[in-house]
Order: sequence, then structure tokens, then C-alpha cells
Amino acid sequence: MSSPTPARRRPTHRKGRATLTRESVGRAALEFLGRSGPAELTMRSLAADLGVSPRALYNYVEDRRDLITVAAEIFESGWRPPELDPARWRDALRAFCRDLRAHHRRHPGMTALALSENITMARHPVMLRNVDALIGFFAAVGLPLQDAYRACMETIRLVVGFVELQDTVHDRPPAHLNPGDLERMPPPWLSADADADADLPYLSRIGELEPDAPDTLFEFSLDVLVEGIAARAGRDGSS
Amino acid sequence: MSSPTPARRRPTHRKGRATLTRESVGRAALEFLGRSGPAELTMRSLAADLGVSPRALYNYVEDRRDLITVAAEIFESGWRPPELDPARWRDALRAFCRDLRAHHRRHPGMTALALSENITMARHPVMLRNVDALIGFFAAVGLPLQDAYRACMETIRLVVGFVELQDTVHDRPPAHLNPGDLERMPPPWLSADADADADLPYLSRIGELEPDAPDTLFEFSLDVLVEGIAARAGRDGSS
DNA sequence: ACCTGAACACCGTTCAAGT
DNA sequence: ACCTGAACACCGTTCAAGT
Repeated sequence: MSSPTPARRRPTHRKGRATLTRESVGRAALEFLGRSGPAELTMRSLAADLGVSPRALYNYVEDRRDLITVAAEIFESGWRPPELDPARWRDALRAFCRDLRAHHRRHPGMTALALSENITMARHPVMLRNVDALIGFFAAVGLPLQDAYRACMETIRLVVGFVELQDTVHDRPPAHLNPGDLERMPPPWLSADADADADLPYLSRIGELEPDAPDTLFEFSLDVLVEGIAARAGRDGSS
Repeated sequence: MSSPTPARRRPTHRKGRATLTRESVGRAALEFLGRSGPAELTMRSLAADLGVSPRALYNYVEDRRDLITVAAEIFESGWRPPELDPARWRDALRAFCRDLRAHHRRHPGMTALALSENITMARHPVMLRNVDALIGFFAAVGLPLQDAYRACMETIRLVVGFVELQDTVHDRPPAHLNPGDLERMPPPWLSADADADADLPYLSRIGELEPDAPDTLFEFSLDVLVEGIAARAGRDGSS
């Protein structure tokens, strides 16, 4: 039942370029975020990227905030979570979190941008279905409905918070730091001061160990989350 | 042993105003954040706030990034955590987290600003001592040193992430949303569509319940954290 | 030594035309 | 209908003077 070419339609090209749409502009913004950081995404740089004048973008989005809103919607609609099998709920939850983390890392700064512009996330129908599925999963694991909702929010917050607070500084380390200085504890600029070191017995000992990779830290976070929820559910599942 | 007025010293006032210092400028920036949001903190607005020209600030900080670094250091040095008694470790950890959350909420956007400017936090000696104490606390609870460090990072990340992802949107709701729409689940703009509602059985049922206050969500997060760590420690403490 | 005022290169956004 | 170019009000930052 595919319809043939309608009588009149919007021109699809102009000056050799595909015409812009609200969606294509938002998609371009999201791709831009995949390459550069959030600070580099400006109306002017995105316009240059698309080969148009800055003014042209305003024919499809109201303003910069609206542009980021569209990008956020496309970002949310672009993730399909792995299946959540309550029968092996620990592994299922871990896989869900790992996948969500990877999705966020693909578009660094998307969440930071949405936060700075006060954009409400989780508004896209696709993401709401994901949220609903996660709540249902926790309910099936044995949590009362209210707790299942809270566990869902906690799970998403843990993953997003990890990406924003841990991964982003790791994936794009500040230029003024030597690579590797980030995970060193205590920080090297402090260890130069022997007095300070003496006051930090635990950090000093940790400084002698191999620093944790972000993945190791993330798995520890998942351990805490999974066992914390298991305690709340009052049972331990089958895996 | 207080020294008398030295022969020459830096003038303390100029044109009726206290002279600026690197610290006073940073402190002013931090206070500014307590009143307004991070987007409002500009070199020009802060200069106007201090009654000087924008250029004057550059005599004390190198640039905007440096200004925020100073503000972050003052922010970190301005918190003294409650005592961490391993004998009643669950309550102690909860009190620690509640206090840290309150500290962050007092300066909304400080963390977001540090993240956007790629500023490494936890560099101030005072904060490093707090971190060291928290690691020692977890070690005393029964975690191996490596895990104690990870639990420390997880704890701080949980609190900071909660403030950034939950409290900030709550404390400064976006202007275009009706108050109360934020905690309503499913979102009202979706409930208008009956089809969508039918696809979201759990969110629909949650929408009929009283929405959680942020404090309730935070306590749930603490439940998960505490029990997750208890499982890792393999014992349950004394309280 | 520390400040001001003007200036430069950016940014988001709008206006008045062009085709 | 959709675009460009010039313009405005902002921003961070710097330069050349002032006192």
C-alpha cells in the first residue's frame, strides 16, 4: 500500500543540498555532539556544518533550546534496551545498565546540555516505554509498585550520573592534566607535599595500587545497585 | 603572638570598597551561584556585582575557567562532614550523604559549571581529608581497601548525581512547565493521548499515586546504597 | 599597582531584503 | 517558501591609557 508520488510535495533538494527539516537539523546537532563537545555546538557552527547561514536554522527550530530539545528527543528514541528477563534479573539489570551507559557515551554532553538548558528528558514515547518496561521488571522481581518506580529512577540516575561524572572527564580529559593523573589517588600535585600525604593514610596506600579502570568502577556500582535492590526485594532471584 | 601592623602592607581598601583578592573574587562567584544559576554567572555580571569593571577581575584570575576553579576550591573547603562512626555505620553513612547533598544544594550549578569547564574537583586538601576519612570508614566497616575506595567514590557520585539530576530541576523548575508537572508520571502531555497510556501500564498506575517528594527518592537511594554496601561487606553492623 | 574605556572576536537572535 | 547579509545585544578577553 505504498502511495505513489503525490501531486505536490515539499521539494527535497535545494541548491544541491537536501532541504532541512526539524528532524534533520536535530539529527545533525546530535551527530555534532558525537564528534565535538557540547561547548562547540553553537547555532553558527552547526549552520556552517550544514552549509547554510545561521538564520536558516530558525526556520525549523525556535531557538537554541528548541534545537537541543529536538536532539534530545532523537537521542532518546535511538536506544532500544536489551531484554529484561526477571528470571535472571541480576544479569539482565547489569546488561541493561551497560547498554544504557554505552548509549550515553556515544553522545557526550547530551545530558549536560539538556540539564544546562533545563530540558525535561524522558518525554519521548520510546523512552517512556523503556521506563515502563523497567518498572515492570522490578515489579516482577518482587518490589511493590512504588519501590519499582523508585528503583527504576535510581537505576537510570546511577548510569547517567556515572557517565556525566566519571566517563566524560575520562573520555575527554582536560588539556592541562597529564594523561593518567586522573585516576591516580592521591592526586600527584598533592603528593609533592609530604605533610599532606601524612594526613591521608588511606589515599596514600591506594596510590600504591593499580588505579581502577572506569569499567571496574562501573561494575562495582552495579554490584552495589543489584545487591541493594535484592535486599529491598527480600529475595535473591535465580542467577 | 599576633604580629603588629607591618611596615608596609597591601592596601585593604580602594575607593571605599575592599580591594579584591583572588579569594574574594572566587568567594563572590560562589555566592553569586547561591543566588542565581550558572548561566547568569558571567565575568561581566560578577564585575557589576562587585562594582568594578570586567577588566579588574583579570588582575586576580586568569580567565573564567580559573575563576570557577577558585570558586570550586572554596566550595570544597567549605564543608565539614558529620562524624563517621563505624559502630553505627548505616546511620552515619546516611547522615554523611544528607549533609553532602545539602551542601551541594546551597550552591546550585557549581558541579555543572566545574564539569562544563573540565575542572577536576576533590583537589582541595580539606576535601581530600574528607575523602580519606570516608575510605577509612568503609575499611572499618569491613571492606577491603580497594573496595573501600570504590564505595567512597560511589557514595559521592550518588549524592552529587542526585543533586544534579534530581534536585536542580526541582529547585529551579523550567519556566515552561506547570509546577507539579515534574513529578507526575506519566507526564501529562502524554496522558492526553489515550493510546500511549495504554502502552504504559505501570506508569499509568503510578500516575494515580501520590508523587514522591525528592527527599523520599533520596532516602530510597540511600537504602539501596547502604544495603548494597552491607552485602559487599558481608556483615550488617550494629545499627 | 590597580583601575577604566574602547576594542576585538565570538555568540544567539532578528530585520529587511533577495530568489 | 526559504534563503542571505547586515545588524543588535550580549559574552570573554585584550590593549592602551589613566590615577
